[in-house]
Amino acid sequence: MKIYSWNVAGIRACEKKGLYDWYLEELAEVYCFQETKALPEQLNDQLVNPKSHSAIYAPAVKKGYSGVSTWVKSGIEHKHTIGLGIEEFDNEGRTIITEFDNFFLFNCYFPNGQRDHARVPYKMSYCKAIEEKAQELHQQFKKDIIITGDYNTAHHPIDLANPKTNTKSTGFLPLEREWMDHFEEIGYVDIFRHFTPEENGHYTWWTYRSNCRERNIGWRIDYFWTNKDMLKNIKGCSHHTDILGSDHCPISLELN
DNA sequence: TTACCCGCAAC
DNA sequence: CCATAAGTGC
DNA sequence: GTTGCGGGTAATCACTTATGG
Repeated sequence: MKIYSWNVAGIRACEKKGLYDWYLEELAEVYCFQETKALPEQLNDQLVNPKSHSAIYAPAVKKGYSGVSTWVKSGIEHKHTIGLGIEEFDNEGRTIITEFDNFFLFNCYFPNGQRDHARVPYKMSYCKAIEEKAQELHQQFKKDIIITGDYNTAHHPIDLANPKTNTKSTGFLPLEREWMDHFEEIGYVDIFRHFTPEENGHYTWWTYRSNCRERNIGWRIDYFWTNKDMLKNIKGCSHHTDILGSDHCPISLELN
């Protein structure tokens, strides 16, 4: 089973740049998209009813802003929950939780802290809410947990090209990084880093400015995290840096 | 966000 | 219909 | 001298909605 996650930075624009063709080539079991920036009624039919999948959308109340969508291949038993049951987060279309036979899949768009750090507290409370929901579902249903999406945080200096000049930028603030430390301490694993330890230059986002993607000046802010016990079922995790269409690249997780 | 320039300290 | 401005991203 | 770091400023790309004519 293969799961993709991709921050598309506007699913309509990304469609024009080949998202649906890429989907048809892959036809993986699951796709998690973030920053769809659209209401379902604004979309072409193929994005609402993709050929081989059922798609669910969690748009933000505010038009053209945020939003996530999860696509599951026809025939795979599953059940969706939109949002966390917390209004301030659900208003912004940040979360879809999908339950499968053996695990829960969280598709998350973690908030941006904003340049002036105004939304850092909001971001931190979203982190906490996701963490609590994951623990709750894990303990209640005894199923594994996969949390993917755009975390908007680089964990360690090797996770971004310019760690020194960004210690005061949201995405690499001590507070944001500490939450990831904590998340690790309570038993969750950053899957890409697990398979590719201590190797720098692996990013999932590059600013459009200054040809940063070509020069690989980027950040690793999109992840798959799972509970530790799930590791034995995981074959690998990849970054698909050759897939264009957004300022993020798709990432994938392969399960047994 | 990165790129660039400036001043200052360290060697 | 096209051009432009403004908000957001980070 | 030159190297390196910190601080400050300048210039930057794209998606979306709304507005104007």
